Amino acid sequence: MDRIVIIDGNSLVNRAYYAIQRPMITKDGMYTQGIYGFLSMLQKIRADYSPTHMLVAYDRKAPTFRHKEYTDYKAGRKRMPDELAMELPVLKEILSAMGISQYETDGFEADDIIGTTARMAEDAGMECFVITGDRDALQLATDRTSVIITKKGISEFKLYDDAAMKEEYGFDHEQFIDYKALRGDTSDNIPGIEGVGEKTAIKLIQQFGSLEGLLSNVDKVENAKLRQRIEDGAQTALMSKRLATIITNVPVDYTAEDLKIRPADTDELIRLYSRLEFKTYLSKLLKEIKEGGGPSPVSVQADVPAVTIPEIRAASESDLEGIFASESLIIDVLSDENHVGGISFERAEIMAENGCFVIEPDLEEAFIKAASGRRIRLRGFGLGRVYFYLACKGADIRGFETEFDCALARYVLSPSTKAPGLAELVLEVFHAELGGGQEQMSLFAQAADYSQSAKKLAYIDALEKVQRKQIEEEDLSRVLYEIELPLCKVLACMEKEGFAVDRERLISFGGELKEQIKILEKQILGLAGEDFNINSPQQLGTVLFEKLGLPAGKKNQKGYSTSADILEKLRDVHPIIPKILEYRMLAKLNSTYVEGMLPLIAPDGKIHAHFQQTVTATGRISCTEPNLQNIPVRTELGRQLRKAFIAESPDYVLVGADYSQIELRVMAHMAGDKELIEAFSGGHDIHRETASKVFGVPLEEVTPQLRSNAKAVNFGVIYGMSGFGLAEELTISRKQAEQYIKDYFNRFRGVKAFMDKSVEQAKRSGSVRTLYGRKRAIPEILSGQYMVRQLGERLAMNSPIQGTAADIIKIAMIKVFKALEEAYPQSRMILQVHDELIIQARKEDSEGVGRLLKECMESAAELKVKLIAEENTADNWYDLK
DNA sequence: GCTATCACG
DNA sequence: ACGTACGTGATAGCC
Repeated sequence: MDRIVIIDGNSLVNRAYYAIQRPMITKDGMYTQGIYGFLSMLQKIRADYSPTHMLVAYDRKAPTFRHKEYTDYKAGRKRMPDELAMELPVLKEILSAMGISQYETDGFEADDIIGTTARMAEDAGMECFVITGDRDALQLATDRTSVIITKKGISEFKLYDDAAMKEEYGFDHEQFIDYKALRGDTSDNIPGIEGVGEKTAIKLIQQFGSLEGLLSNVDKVENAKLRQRIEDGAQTALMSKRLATIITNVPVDYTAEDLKIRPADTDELIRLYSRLEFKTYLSKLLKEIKEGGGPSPVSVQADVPAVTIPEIRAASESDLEGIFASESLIIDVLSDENHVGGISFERAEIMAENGCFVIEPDLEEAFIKAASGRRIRLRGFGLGRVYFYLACKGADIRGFETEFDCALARYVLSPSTKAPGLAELVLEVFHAELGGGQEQMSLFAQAADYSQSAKKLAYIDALEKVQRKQIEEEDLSRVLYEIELPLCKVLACMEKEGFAVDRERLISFGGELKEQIKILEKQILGLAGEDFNINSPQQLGTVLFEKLGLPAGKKNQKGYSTSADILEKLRDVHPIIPKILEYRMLAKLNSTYVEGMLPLIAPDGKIHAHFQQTVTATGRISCTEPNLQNIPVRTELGRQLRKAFIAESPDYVLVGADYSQIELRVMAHMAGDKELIEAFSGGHDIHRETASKVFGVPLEEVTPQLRSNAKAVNFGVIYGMSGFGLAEELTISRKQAEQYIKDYFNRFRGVKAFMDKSVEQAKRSGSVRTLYGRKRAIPEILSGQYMVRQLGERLAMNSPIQGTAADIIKIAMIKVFKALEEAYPQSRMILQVHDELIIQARKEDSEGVGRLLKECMESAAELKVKLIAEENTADNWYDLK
């Protein structure tokens, strides 16, 4: 049987737009989240119902007969935001290219078109599905038409047929109109009868069957007050009914059969998906075309070079010399990354001056030997993994440097979008399928077929050409060539080196925690008077705020918030609160830092965390499996964990240094603020200096309280603070907080000007930059939504500062790495924590290494304020303070 | 897979 | 009238 899906276009695109939280925007500033969400929903709908026919209906701006009957119809309804309105024409183009019919007409709403079409389809013998976010459409449900209402996000729907209507409301679809006429609808501004809400309306309909039935038997309503209201509101209710009734005989110019889905115009779809940067849809489409054996699509981008696939063969031992005699080569190593001691080698793929080769496992040893000790420049995608592999296998890679890395280039070009894999990047740049990946091939065929490897190498080569130009055009050369490319080997070596851990110490610490957790759990359950899971915020919320009746603070989607800042305010209200806070702390320490860490200790007794170079929007590096950048330090108990992080043997010590107030110093420099530069020049406590200047008291009279407030203000400035945020942080009134900010900016005029300039720059160019030119796009700043726009302003203020500090420590790392290699080859950098570097040094090197570290960090940048790094030596991380 | 919470700079 | 500090990653609970 033919099946038709009829969609309320406006309703669904609205849902889609709001369901996708983060703004989606293309490089040229086109908003796309509405279209993207709509297509996701459409995809699911098509998969679920396999329609043969389809129609998308839209509202028009022109007033309908409903407005003529009732001028306030839909008054007060929020207008579609501009960003979404500009997406609609493009969505229509896509649907049209998909062969899906669309209709809109003056004087009627999408609902009326839908109702009309649904009846036409029923008459034509089709099975009918109506998709919308608007419950009004429920009146269209029949035994042949189901109404599907969007529920949450972009993938949850609920289907209503006759039975489901009965179950939820206790009456059928026709009575739904009467129900709405009684209770009204605030979103459409339909009045209904005053004082009649959902519950009463349902009861009345169930009792009297219809609005007319109710009006003619109104004397049977027992509640006198209600009866009076019904009598008074009879006319309004009848009008409401007319407004709420969907028209099913709109004059349309098509038949149900005309709505058959037509073959898609794939070339047009490719063009549209590319323009919108919809990579997954593009990839899926290309795959479908290929599988369907259809004609291969026309090339959609003329300005990318043609990619020719080179000859390739298995390398023999005699090829290796020629390969590594090259000045530069493209390389990838395919391996399973297990632990440092044992990486399984699958094969290496190389484009060298003497040709393209695949290195098979039997040549692995010869390959490493040939590579070791060379002076050579590497090009590739994700070379960090290649360095890591070679370093783990003991190759001497001191003479290796990174000539180009497509993954890093992509990151620098677009740091706030998710890092693509090679295939995704090829799709993004060339609109071509790299293939390979999951395709199943017999082992034999795979071993003999190197065409995939050749294709990969060719595309890496071609990508480099395109990206070099893009980097040049975007003025990102300095960040890529002087910072990210040299850094990638440094990070790989840090990962290979690892951080030694005292496993026994960690285990015994965990034992103590578990003991204490058990005691606390008993006490908490006792105080609560019932058994529940303390780890479940939901259950905890119920116990605290319902059972014990404590005053609830903020709410979240699921009910009450039980976060630490809320509980902290209740600390003295009930003895259970401090116990819960302590329980939470211990549970966190044990589960994340003890139980979570233990399985990550490698056979060499060290933790080899991964340093991610293409994750953060600001230019910082991130750290995973485990995250060594968030090991506790603020509470004494948590800090104890650091005693388990040690030098690998008594021959070694840890040497660490951290920048003092690097972000504030960077801000002073970038803003060129005289007062702030002066405040730093004395070399005294900056928060104290700030307090003195902002609160107008002499330095000696700054109390700890004033200093602490000034500290919060200093942080606030860096974050692009709001009065609310500062008030929350300091638990003071918003008015007070706003006064602080005013006082601050009054004193530090240069900072104020800098912040204004950053916001201005973001608005004008759509992006901001660090001192070294690292760029971050801020599409949020143009949003029509106030909240999002505010976020954009804060990002514009914060990113240049956080990003410049990130640039500086990266430069320092490159210097430290080189200097250690030359002067103290047995001492190696093992960790970076944003403003802090840790080296494991030979004991006899420790003094020299300390001086070297401090010197490299302080000389990494010449700013208008001096950079200060404070250096320490100890044999565990705890004592490195 | 999403949400809440909490660890760090 | 709205509802906020910037950047990350890991775990547990819940669907």
